[in-house]
Amino acid sequence: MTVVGNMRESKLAGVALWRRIADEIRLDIVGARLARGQRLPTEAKLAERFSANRHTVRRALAMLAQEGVIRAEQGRGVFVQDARRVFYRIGPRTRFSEGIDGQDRQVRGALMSHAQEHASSEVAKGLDIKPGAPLIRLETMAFVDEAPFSRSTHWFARERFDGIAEAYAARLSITAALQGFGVETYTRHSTRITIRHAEAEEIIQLGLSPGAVLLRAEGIDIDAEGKPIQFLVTRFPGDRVELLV
Amino acid sequence: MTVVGNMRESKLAGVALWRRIADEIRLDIVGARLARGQRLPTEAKLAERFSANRHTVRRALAMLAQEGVIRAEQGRGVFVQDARRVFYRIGPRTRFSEGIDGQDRQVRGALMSHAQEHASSEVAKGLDIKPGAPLIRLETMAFVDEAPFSRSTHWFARERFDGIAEAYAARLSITAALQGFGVETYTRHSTRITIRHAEAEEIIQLGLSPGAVLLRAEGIDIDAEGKPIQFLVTRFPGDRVELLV
DNA sequence: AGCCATTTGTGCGTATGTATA
DNA sequence: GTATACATACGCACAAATGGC
Repeated sequence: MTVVGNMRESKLAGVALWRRIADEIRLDIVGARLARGQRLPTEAKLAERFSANRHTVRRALAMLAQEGVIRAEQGRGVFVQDARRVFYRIGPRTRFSEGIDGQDRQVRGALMSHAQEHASSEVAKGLDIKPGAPLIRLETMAFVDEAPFSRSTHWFARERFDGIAEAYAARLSITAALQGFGVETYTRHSTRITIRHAEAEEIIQLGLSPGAVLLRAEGIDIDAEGKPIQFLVTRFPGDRVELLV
Repeated sequence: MTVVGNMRESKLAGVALWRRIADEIRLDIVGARLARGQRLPTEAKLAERFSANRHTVRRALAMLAQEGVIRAEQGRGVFVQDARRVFYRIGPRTRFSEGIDGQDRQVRGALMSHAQEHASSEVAKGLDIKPGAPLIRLETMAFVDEAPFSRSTHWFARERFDGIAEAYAARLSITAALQGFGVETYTRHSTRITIRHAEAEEIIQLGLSPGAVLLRAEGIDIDAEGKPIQFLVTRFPGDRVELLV
């Protein structure tokens, strides 16, 4: 475990000490892949390690307990509750449910809303259509082990995929929905990965705490002929996911 | 531009309002790729947009000015100083300098330190060698337009690449250094991408502010025969980089 | 049972940081 | 710049639960 220098030096950072301690402990737990049930150092030891007051450490632990990462038992100690990151595979053949497979996890999709709209210049460029062309936008969520795992926005050209919202709602799978439109297979053409902070709505939907960091993946899927099918943006909670390229 | 709901609701988040405002403005600038020299809304307008006091907005702007993202001119306004994200390409053929090319950027590498050590179980697994086998570890940095852009740690099996630290120091290129060992070409076997918070040392080396978020890419390079050559971990400042897969 | 050390949970006082008006 | 309210962080003390002797 790496000890952060003098955490008190950075009071002017705008990030509370208890929050930075929580982030670091979470990293130790999730990053080191500690087993469920394993015991953490005592509050006193953690306080010493971070050169902080025990109250401050307790504030950090309270947050992690709230997140379900740890569980405290009076007189016994603090124990790891859920440690694993979810792996998500990105490659030429990127499918949501397949990306999670082999991890003994339960995956579920949900359609939050859908709308008809017109292509912005960015989406138009990605889908290789004219700006302003009619689109269908799907807002979806995925749950892993019943916990919110990702929020995605999908854009499809309406000319070719009119009715895809209903198809997705019925099957809760993009792959299955696309097969209804004659797309037997598709491949991931490109993916752009960035980081940003969660906005208010995302904090609520993904069950995060304010200031949480998201991993954002923006991708374009193409069919067998190389024609763009889908432009999508997926946001993952930064501390729950590991992308495998 | 997206407005965060009621930012005042999250006082218990452990992240100061001025910090969240700074993060959001930075995102608008960097993410929306505003042009250098473009003017930001007045402090009064920003205060209204974030439902915050002008003092609080000024605090946020002070941080961004400190980072070099914006520049305030008395009586004229606040202007974008440096806006673009650096794109970094990850694929079968991942080379550092090539990853940045075509972006009109100046790239420079540096060797911070090197050491001999023995393989941890994780590195051993990645390099397909025995745990405890002798290794050479390189700690490098890369600068883009003279600003710190990434911190990497490279591991090579000492048996095959003894002297690679000196070779790297002479050429400041992993690709060139490897050619001295008869490796004409190599490919990226796998990459794992995660997020974490910067530690004290990384904050100093990369010129970040406390609480900054890093994008961490862990990769394995293999030679033409499929034998692992290099195990490496690269940390990028989250708000300066965009990974293209 | 009792006793004790360990560990988490709770309360209070104080100083400083954050945000508003 | 000043005044006010709340959040953060610290320090000390003590209560409550656990487990070993």
